[in-house]
Amino acid sequence: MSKLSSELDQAFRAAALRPTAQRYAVLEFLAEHRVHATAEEIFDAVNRNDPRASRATVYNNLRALAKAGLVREVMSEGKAARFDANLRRHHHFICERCSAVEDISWFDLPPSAGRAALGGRNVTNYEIVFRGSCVRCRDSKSKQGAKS
Amino acid sequence: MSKLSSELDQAFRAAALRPTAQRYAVLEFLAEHRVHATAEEIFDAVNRNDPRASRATVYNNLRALAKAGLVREVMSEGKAARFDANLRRHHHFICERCSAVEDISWFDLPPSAGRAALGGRNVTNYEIVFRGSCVRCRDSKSKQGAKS
DNA sequence: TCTAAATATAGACCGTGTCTAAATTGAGCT
DNA sequence: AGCTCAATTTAGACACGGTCTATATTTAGA
Ligand SMILES: [Mn+2]
Ligand SMILES: [Mn+2]
Ligand SMILES: [Zn+2]
Ligand SMILES: [Zn+2]
Repeated sequence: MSKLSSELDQAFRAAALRPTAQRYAVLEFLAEHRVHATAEEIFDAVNRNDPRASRATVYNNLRALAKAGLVREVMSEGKAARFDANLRRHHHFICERCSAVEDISWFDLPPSAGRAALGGRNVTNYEIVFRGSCVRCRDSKSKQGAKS
Repeated sequence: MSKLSSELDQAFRAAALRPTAQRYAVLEFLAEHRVHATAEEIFDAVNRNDPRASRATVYNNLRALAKAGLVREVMSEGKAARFDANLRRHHHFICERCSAVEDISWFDLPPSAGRAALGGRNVTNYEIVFRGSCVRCRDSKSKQGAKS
């Protein structure tokens, strides 16, 4: 029993979610590939190995996992939602050339920042979204962004 | 000739976009209603008065205006894209109860912030997305968020 | 006024995501 | 192991946001 698999099992138990093979495969993919995958990418990946999962099941599980807090839906540029199994608080970087979404480890805003600008709003959370060129794209001249 | 209309005309001329009635109506709506409207909301608003514009035209113009830099597509929660005619650099606040998207006037991150966390990435821009309750929702007890 | 390029339009089409209804599976019980 | 029932899976229909195509109209400019 691998470390990951026992961690996932425990997460399922804590969330009162049955550890089905399909659900396991979805969460495992997100845990192992921290690239903020879309539902379609997860669907493809899961169906490359066994067990297979239908499109509906991938969506169902992403919703269930999100509700249970084991996965987050992250804001993204395109129309397709992206999912994140990194539960630690963090910022994001979006590469404008290859569209990669990368994690930026957390740091707080200085406590005074934006105090006036925020007016009477009750802020419970925030995130910084950085944009620019990722390391691979920065080093390549191509117009298309570095390839995978 | 109103101040707004001459400003818009000038913007069109500078962007080498023909000032058609439909295009004018789309940009005018965004300039006057700074609520980060969706394409559908703009379509509805424009078709309440003259001139009318087809759905395709609204989308075409939003793309053209975005390419010309007269409008920005802003990240949003739902599946529908939201557009912003506020060209000044600013942050955003998203109300988690009523889904309103509000502008937060710009302030810089302290220059040292996140230096290490950003690694070798070439950051050309950033934005802070705050979440919580807007002023209207903060004051109301309702589960649904304050009404429009 | 004449012409060429830009724009507008209706409707087909596509990708992303949700829903429905029926089949399967899993957990608790005996 | 069998029984039972709720959770889950599944295929396919459906809904929505958005794009594309083909054609008609408008605009800028000569
Ligand atoms: Mn992330
Ligand atoms: Mn804005
Ligand atoms: Zn990149
Ligand atoms: Zn609100």
